[in-house]
Amino acid sequence: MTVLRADARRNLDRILEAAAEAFAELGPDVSIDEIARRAGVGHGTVFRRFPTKDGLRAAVLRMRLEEILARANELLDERDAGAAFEEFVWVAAASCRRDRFLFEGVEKCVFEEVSTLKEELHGVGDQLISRARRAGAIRRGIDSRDVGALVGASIQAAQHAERDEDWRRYVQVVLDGLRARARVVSGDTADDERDAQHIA
Amino acid sequence: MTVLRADARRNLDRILEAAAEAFAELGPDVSIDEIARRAGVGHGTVFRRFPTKDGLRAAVLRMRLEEILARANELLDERDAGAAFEEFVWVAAASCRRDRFLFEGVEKCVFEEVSTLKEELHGVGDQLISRARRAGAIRRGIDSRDVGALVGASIQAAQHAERDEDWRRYVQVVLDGLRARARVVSGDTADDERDAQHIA
DNA sequence: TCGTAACCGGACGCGACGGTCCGCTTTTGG
DNA sequence: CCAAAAGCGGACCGTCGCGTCCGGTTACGA
Repeated sequence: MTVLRADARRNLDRILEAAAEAFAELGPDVSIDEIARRAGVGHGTVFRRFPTKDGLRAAVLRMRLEEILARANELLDERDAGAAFEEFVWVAAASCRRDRFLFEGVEKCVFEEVSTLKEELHGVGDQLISRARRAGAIRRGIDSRDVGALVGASIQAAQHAERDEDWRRYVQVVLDGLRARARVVSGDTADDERDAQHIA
Repeated sequence: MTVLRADARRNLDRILEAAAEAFAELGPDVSIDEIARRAGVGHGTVFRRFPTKDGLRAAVLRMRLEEILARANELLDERDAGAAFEEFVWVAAASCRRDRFLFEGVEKCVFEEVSTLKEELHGVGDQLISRARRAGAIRRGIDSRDVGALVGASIQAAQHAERDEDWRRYVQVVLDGLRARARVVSGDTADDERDAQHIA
């Protein structure tokens, strides 16, 4: 008995699908009842598959993060380092846009699995950033965490915006800001030091 | 009986103080019980003063927004339009930083009074932006709402950052992005049109 | 000092939510 | 076709937060 019974498998799929949809639409705090309702199952069924709500979050996050990670890895082979970085940002931004909960969810979810994926993604992100910096395409003192935070923030900012396309302008503003030569700001020295470690 | 009884007055002050502190510390969703506990009163007392939680939010928001508004009005007299705008951004950012709930709270609170203040603030903000744009200090296609969203979101993003000073770098990135010459992006034309209305 | 009106705060009601449990149904394999 | 295993889902529990209410208390004016 290694494989799920047919009906169980079907329900599991429906739960994951409904969860992804509900999270994307209502944020990472949707009630399990809502998800169960959308999936057309009792909420007990959801809890049997995912003993805790965080587990369900993790399962959905895992799918999304792996998509982004795959794309990021492809971009490492791109010739133009600056263009690769920009594309990476747009991919991440589009994902955050599609799933409103992605950004908040990653912060909120404490599952080991998700943390690992997050680290992995940051690793690739930092490589893309290092390449772009060496190519002179972006400022110093910025790492993958910063970019993630800024992009996530832009998307969140556009969430309450009246027009649906505002997020593109916001991301563009951030991209332009990242491209700008860094001014001397308090704390910049420390940034550069931390930055150097990433390159090494 | 036009004036509050002495003990009532005292309790009201303590409630407002505790609420501001609790909101700033734990966000706009703190329980009334927590606020009452901090104020050293029963939570029934809080509800008598502010029949709904939103009312309490509004009272605290009002204080904060009026501070920012006053500062913004002063900045309208500043010679250097670009510097005035930057200072405005830093003032708003610092406020959002101090009171974590400020940004989220304004979005969440639906009180008439707060909406009015928000509109007023956007009005002054748009003036500052128009002046700065005419001075060539910032790009086109940006209004006060955009700036508010971007700055507020940056601060929120820096909230989970490991280092406490990251928010300054993030705001700086956004400022640099706003200064950059606008590229041709989809939707930019529409932005300019909307922008023109604000100038008029 | 004393009566009263204002005020206090804890007990209570209510609904939402996460999570558990168990009697009933469906699938599966022989 | 049948029995046992696997799975289902709704009833149920504890908790928490908002908002109400009323019996006791306190400040204020005469």
